[in-house]
Amino acid sequence: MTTTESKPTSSSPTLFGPVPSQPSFRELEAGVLERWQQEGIFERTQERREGQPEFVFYEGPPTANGRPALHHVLARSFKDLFPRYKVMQGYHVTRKGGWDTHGLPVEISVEKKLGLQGRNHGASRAELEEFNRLCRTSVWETIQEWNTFTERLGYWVDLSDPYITYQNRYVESVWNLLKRLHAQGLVAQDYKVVPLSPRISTTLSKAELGEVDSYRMVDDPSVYVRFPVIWDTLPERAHAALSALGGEDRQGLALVVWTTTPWTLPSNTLAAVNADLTYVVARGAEGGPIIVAADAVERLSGLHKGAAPLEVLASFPGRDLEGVEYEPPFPEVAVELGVLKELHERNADGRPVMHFVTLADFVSAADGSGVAHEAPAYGAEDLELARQYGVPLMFGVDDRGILQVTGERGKFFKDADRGLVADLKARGLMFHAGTLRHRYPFHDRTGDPILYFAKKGWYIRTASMSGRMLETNEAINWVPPGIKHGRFGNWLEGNVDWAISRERYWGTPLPFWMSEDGDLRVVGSVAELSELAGRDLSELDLHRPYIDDVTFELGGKTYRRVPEVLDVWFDSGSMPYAQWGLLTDETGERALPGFEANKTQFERHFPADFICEAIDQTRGWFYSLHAISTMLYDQPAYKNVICLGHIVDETGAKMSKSKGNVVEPLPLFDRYGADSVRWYMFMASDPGDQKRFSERLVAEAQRSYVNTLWNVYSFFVLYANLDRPGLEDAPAVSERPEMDRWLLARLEETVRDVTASLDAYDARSGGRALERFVGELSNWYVRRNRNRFWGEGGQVDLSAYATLHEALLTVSQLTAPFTPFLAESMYGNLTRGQGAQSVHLTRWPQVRPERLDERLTAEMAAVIKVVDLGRAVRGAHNLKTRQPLASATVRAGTPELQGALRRSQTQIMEELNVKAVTFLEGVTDLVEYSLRPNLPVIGKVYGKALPSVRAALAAADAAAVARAVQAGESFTVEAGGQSFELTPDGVLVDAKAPEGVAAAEDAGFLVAFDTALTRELVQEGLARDLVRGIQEARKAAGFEVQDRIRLSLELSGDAREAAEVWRDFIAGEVLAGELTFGPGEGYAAEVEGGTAHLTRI
RNA sequence: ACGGGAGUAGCUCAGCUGGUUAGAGCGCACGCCUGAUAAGCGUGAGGUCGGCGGUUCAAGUCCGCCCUUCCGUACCA
Repeated sequence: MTTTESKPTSSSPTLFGPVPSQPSFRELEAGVLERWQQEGIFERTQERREGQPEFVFYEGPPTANGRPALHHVLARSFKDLFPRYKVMQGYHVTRKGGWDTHGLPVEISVEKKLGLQGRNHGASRAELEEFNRLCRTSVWETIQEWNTFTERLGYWVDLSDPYITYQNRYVESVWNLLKRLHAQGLVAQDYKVVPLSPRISTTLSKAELGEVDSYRMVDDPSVYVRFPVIWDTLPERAHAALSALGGEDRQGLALVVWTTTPWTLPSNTLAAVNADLTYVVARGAEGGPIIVAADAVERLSGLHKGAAPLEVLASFPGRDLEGVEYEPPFPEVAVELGVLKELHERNADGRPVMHFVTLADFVSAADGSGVAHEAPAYGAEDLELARQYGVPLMFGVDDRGILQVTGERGKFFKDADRGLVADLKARGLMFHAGTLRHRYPFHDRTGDPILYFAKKGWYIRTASMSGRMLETNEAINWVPPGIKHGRFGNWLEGNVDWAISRERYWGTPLPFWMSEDGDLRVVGSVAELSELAGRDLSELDLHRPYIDDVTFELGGKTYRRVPEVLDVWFDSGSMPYAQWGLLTDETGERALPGFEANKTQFERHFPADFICEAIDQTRGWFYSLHAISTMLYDQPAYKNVICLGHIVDETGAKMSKSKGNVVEPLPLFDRYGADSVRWYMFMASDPGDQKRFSERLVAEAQRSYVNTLWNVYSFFVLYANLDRPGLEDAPAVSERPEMDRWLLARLEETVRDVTASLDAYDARSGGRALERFVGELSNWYVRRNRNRFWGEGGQVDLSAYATLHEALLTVSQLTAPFTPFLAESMYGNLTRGQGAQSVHLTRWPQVRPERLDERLTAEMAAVIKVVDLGRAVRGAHNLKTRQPLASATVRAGTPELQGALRRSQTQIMEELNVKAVTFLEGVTDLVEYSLRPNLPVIGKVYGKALPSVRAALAAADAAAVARAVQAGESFTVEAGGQSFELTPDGVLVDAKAPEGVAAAEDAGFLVAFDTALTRELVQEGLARDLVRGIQEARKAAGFEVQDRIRLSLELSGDAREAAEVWRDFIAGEVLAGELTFGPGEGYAAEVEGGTAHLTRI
């Protein structure tokens, strides 16, 4: 393939580079890539638009050490489309690449290499140094693959100067953001419940915890424990609810809580009920009355076999119980652990510190008693609740799973259950003790049960920003729109504080330095740190372990860095700022000295006009970008976002290495071309929907669009190079035939539609408009006008050539953002090097309203309709198109379109191969009519009377109504004594051709054929059969289309006769310079009625 | 389990605010066309619109419940 590279010269024998009918897209794309590279086209698209308005695009950084996969093709196709489009629209687009380089995936891959899985490898400084060194290099192991992939797809992004999250400049900028957040009071240290593998006390990531595999069915205790209510301090509301109880009942009254983890009972700090559930006081055979959910009464009654059912004494909503204090099951623990000075200690405002009833939505009566025991140190929901009520944590079990309190102290948590239950029984606090079979997670490697444990960590107070984030979200255009208030909006609404710290090694170190007494100093730049440390740190690697060496004295206290590193999502969410190395003062208003230019760059590129990633980023990058920008700039970080669905395999299963159904992108590009793969990505489904991928669909994308366009292009070049049309001398558009003006009107509509779609970030609609146009171009314009390109006898149809040339050239521009290689190749050749250096440097076509012609396009649509209908009739009645028929009768739905059909009579005759067309006015006996109500019109008018109208229509004289409708007159129908006057638009007239009549009607159009064959018609049909046979033989013989031949026809019977009658016609059609009858020489082929012999002359 | 998508022909997908006989492409069968030709076009078969119930003159479309599947969050007394 050399079409694009070869520069036509004045001495070139052809005007256009030759275009093979079946190109190798792999070679074509390789050629285009090479030219882009050599001529620096991508760079030129940036230079050329310097000083133009900026269209701001953000590259969401892939994790560098992963491998490029099919979903990256999807995202990168879209990420490429809109910037290309905007550049053609005249915008400047900075397309800075970026890499996400920190975090667990990198650590895990290095751990695997070192065989360190699950071990605490940060133990020594030397180990950590080596580990992080390996992380830093391992990040780039697949970089070459990424670069190849990115280039091959045609994704234009500047990979020469990407932002890299581990670089000092980036890290420092992230520090600066954290300092600003801290200045706003948004950074805090708090507890977070994490899954631990006890004994080794290692926090497990979600990946390590596995999905389902690590859950096992186990038998655990299921115990119902009494928490005696303290009557003296009963809040007013509860007092009122319980007022019905007598003195004796008040004595023994207790909440009954349910738990499957008795080992958490010593750490109990709260009980929880659901405000909206009904609770009751109930009395059983033994012990005092109990408080449980009404819906749990039956279940609890069933626990004690043989005992009388519980008797309900009072009932009230759960919210009445808020604040009720109780005796904890292990009262001495709180004081022993030093959490309370004394049991039932109170805050300054008189409220108890702990051990009271709270309200929580998550409590249900579906299991247990409807009263939940809360040990916030060992459960995420519990912790959240404790936070809400400002209650401190109690750690009865340490992070190695060892019980620290009670008579069971020293035991492993799961082993302590039995003793604790026995203790409670002995003290009369056990309402019931049983077992429950349920799922519980285990750590695969150690085999230990997982311990959920509250560890201290660093937070950003995003929960308090939830409202504001929802407001700034309003300004974002989400594609698909449902995400805005659905997935993303819900996420923002239920937003909790952002846990930004990780007890890991390879990450942005938190810039938090603390003194022994807990004073926090957040450092916002290397310069600041240098000053504090009293030495120049500008050359220091900001990662661990080096950064941990930096300490400083302040006010007589020594400050050391906290050990944690930063959540990688904060890294990537910082890219609008950190990609430019933004450093500012705490307010964000002034750049730090020396960083003014960085701030200018940032301001020019904030917020983004467009970002695009897959849907899982709603909780990832979409969120981190949004949260940080809302907190720091009180506005969204992006204005438009396309949220892509995932790609699954043909059967709907997720693609994964273990299933072996992963599709490699590069071989796909080689087989079908990157353009076809891109086209598939844009067109396969709504971008937000999931795509079931199959290679067949890429092949189909190629056939239906890329190949069709290529065929037309190839057709044009083939004949243009024979005819050498002087395109610049073509007649003005208004002087051209209707057919040409029609095509240009459709082209203009296509420009309009594609532009509108892309402006709305709707790639698919734009693609559809293009596909439709290319289809019409190929299947109507070119097919109808083929002979205008044959330039017989030196006559060149400049109008046809100029029209087709312009259509192809404009399509090359419209398709450029979608299929950049094909577009480039076509454009370069069609302009013969006289146009712009690249199609991607051209200006996007403007709509020329004067060329739009709705009347013309509607009329042509009518002609196409009639031809399609006619062909359908021929098909249905086995009347092959090659056989001429005497006449066709046609009718259009409206008088205007009827006029259009008259004007296009010749076209219709040719397409339908008939000798005459007659035009039918009004209703005809050729078809049978039936009537249907036009429901959208009359439904609203008649409503419940509709069934009667239906009946009336069914009973009416269909032909008579049809006549009225045709004439545009109202008519009356009757049924059951009622009569209805209907307007013509109130009824739909259907027509059906009777058996044996070759006719069809659809949407008001009708086509019927006179099927009687005369001897002449049969002869002509035979002649055309012969022509076709000979044409096929020409091709089989390997002749070129313009070759002239010597032809001998050895025929018998009717065929011989027909050939003699149509001799000149046949000779002309097959370019036979000599035509003889009888035996001959050269290539022989079977044709209708005999044999043809062909020789090239 | 909860939240959000999705479920329409063998496959991939359209079907707007409820309204005409539910459509397209691929695949299949049959046929056509051919100076684009290892292309192109037409016709046909193929559908309980995931299921059940409801609202309505009218439901693929609205409501409720259920099932399947994907994504996310969680694993909770």
